[in-house]
Amino acid sequence: MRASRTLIPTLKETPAEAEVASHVLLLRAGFIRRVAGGLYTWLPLGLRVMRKIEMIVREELDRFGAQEIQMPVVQPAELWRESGRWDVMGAELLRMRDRHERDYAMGPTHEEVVTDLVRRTVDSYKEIPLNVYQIQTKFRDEIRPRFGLLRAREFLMKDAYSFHLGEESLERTYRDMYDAYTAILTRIGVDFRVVEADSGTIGDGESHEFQVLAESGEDLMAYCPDSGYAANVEKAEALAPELSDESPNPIEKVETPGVRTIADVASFLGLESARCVKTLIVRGDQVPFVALVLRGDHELNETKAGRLDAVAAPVTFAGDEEVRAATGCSVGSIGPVGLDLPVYADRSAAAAVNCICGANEEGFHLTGVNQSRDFPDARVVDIRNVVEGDPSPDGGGKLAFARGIEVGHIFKLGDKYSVPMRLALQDGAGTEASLIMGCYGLGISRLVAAVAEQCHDDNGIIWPAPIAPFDAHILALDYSRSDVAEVVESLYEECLDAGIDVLLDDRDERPGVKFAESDLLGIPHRITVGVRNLAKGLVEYGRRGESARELLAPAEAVDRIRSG
RNA sequence: CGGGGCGUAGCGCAGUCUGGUAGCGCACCACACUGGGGGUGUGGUGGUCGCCGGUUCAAAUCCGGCCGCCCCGACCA
Repeated sequence: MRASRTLIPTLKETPAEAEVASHVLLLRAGFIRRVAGGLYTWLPLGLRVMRKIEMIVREELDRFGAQEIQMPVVQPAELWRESGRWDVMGAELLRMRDRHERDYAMGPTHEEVVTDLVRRTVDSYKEIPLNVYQIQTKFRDEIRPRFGLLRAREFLMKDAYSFHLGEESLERTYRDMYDAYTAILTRIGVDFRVVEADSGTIGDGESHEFQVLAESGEDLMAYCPDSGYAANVEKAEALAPELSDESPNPIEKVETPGVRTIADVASFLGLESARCVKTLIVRGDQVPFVALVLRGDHELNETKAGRLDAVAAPVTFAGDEEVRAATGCSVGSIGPVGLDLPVYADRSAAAAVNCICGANEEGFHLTGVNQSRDFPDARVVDIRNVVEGDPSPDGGGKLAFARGIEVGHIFKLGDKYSVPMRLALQDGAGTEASLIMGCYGLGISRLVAAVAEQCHDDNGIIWPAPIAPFDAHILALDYSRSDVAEVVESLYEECLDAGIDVLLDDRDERPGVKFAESDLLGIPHRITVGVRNLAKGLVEYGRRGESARELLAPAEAVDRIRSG
């Protein structure tokens, strides 16, 4: 392609709308433009990157026996009513109505459509297992789209669905997809980590996330360098601490005027926050409110708490007035001792010896509190976030943290869709059974941004070669001179003949502009042709992200690019 | 939806407090110089100051309403 005739609207300055590196750079390099919140137009270079990722995804999935299909973006409401999600899904599901007043949804995912497909087309267990996928635009009306492509409302996703009779078959395909995702991300050349995950509202079986490592990532992962354990912090189990041999003191009520927060209590009594216990009031599932007890230095894990039967999911905190009505005092003075609510104590809070908590009386706290003696009815559960240095749940060592961007997520769905949508087949013995399913998502457009987020420097993006918009960038520094133009044109032709994707900067711009923009675009190989070196019959070769430059004869350029 | 910030030329911003001729840098157009890291000079083009309404002799500026964007929280590929 010729830069002079390609739409590459680069920006010298950082647009005010962008905050994170990938968003800034993709905008500045002219890969994307925003249309409205969470909606983007893909310009030629951005689209090339996305297409290259798609091709890698197709090759790897096809290798593992998945078959590409294409389902509609617009889906009839009946299917969603059948699965029950028409009512369960909130505003995230964009709904619309056609001229006949029929309801539709803009597809945020395709479990319903694909389940309907399989129930209508597959009539024998002999056609199972089946694994189909599509690469398609999805729409989710996100509460807050942000970070450019990283959380867009409309995005390109590869979604695959597998169908099985029997856990063993599902397990095999699940492992295949795990391997396929690993192969895809490895080929792309991005640093990633696979972590155990909570399956959220989508399924209730095993689940793994594929996280691209990036400081700006929204996800926190806990991993153990010794044992290889890795999980999203949402999921990572916090083990019960070792029992202390400290002997319990008698409980005592102390006056704590105006002391409300954990930090206040700790400093007022001259103790660490780990000695304090906090009590959070959340909505219950059967009863109006439930109390959750955590150590003062720990954070509530809302995913874990939401999974408790007694707690209404998603976790919702009681308001100040509700707390007063339920406990008789304000938020800052509640404690688990003598509290007339179901109490769930985190393992660490339950193991804490002689701790401090609110006395359920304005302006008073209790000291010397011990769960087994003082609030023995509490159920002891794991509801906190792990922290760095916690023991790894597999017993292997200590947990460390890393941040990541979730680009892929694979789930075992079980019969969550096949039962309500009545997808069943007779097995070889003539017994009818519901099929079980797996589903496997990979955010293609998010991957573009995740790679940019991980692979860049101050000057621009540094694309890994397999997904770069072009393999090579030829900079013609003095294109108006016929001797330069001649060499450049024949180099360009040679590259094309050799199957090298090449962008030729044939514009009448100053060298500084060409170099700066070339860095911004991040194409791996660069050939610079200018009068100075050409007088000696040489051109310059360099790689994006490396400072080394080599001089070589134009005839050697194609080989140099090929050899990397 | 709750909290915070912002909306002035294509982009980045000043001007708003204290009402009175709409500005700067970049980009763009023309010319000249320059030609290996976003160069210099001269001359130009480009604005319903987010929208609607109000106050006022006079509104980018004050008041009210609405819309949009960004950041922090809940959601997720």
